[in-house]
Amino acid sequence: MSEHSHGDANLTRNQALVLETLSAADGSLSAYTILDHLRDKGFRAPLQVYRALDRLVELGLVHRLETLNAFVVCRRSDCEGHGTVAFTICKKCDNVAELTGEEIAGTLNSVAVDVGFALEKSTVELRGICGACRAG
Amino acid sequence: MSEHSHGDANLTRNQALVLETLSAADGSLSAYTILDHLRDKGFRAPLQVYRALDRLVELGLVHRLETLNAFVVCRRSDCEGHGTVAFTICKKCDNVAELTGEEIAGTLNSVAVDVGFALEKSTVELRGICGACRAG
DNA sequence: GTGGCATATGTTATATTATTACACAAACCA
DNA sequence: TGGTTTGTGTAATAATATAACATATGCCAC
Repeated sequence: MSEHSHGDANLTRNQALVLETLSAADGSLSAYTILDHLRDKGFRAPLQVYRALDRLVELGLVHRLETLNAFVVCRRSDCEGHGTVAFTICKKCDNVAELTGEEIAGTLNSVAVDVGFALEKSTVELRGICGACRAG
Repeated sequence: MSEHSHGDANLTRNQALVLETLSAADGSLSAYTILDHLRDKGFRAPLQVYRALDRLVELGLVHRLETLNAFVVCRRSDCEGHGTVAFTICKKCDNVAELTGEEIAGTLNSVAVDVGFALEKSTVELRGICGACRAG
């Protein structure tokens, strides 16, 4: 059985290591940062990280942040299989949060339909200051 | 006076050359592709392109596509000063279109407010198949 | 089991994208 | 004139990502 809520039971060793590294991290990590974290576990080449990340992203356990060229673990309980996701990325503390409402997905879909575009994948990343940083 | 609708009168030579290259292009171009196009105009180093692009993006004449690490010229008439922009990017023909409605910006703003996030910049890029490719 | 296949891995090399650092030149203006 | 800002040119390097190839491992049909 898995010790995580994410069902990483079927993950390979490399995939599990990368997922653990991302889970332990505060915010997002670049592939090369992950590589550095895993050198003492035997990782030697970027490809080991990228291959694991590819699979984890495919499974929905990890998301790629295009504006940062970095990766975050999915913090949602039902992370497998959810479709459109938006992220907030704090400029001050680097915190990354997932926005889950249907509003964004709905709006994007409706706008896409309006222009005759067959939408397959949305990338939505919002830069700004998070609530905690604004308050603190 | 400018020969373009974009008011590139105040652009430097390098900026104008980069903008012309992007304007002449079908879809988006990477910085290094632009560099190759401009070698016979004297361009020798990536930095010449990146510096021009930085300024053009700042002016709103060019947009950066995060999912492609590439750049497109802004096709809107009022391209200077418009805020949130969303793009559709066709997987088949690589066509890039700007979505201009207020709906997306409105939704993103309202969702950000809901979670206490001070939104500064939105990145919205939609991958799929454009109308022309679906029809053809 | 054995052979074949799909999947995962390890490793080297390389491609692609972006920035740092430093020297020089032109425009502007006090 | 001198100083400042802005742009430029160039070389070097950093950061991100993939290609190519060899080997291993698990699975399943036979």
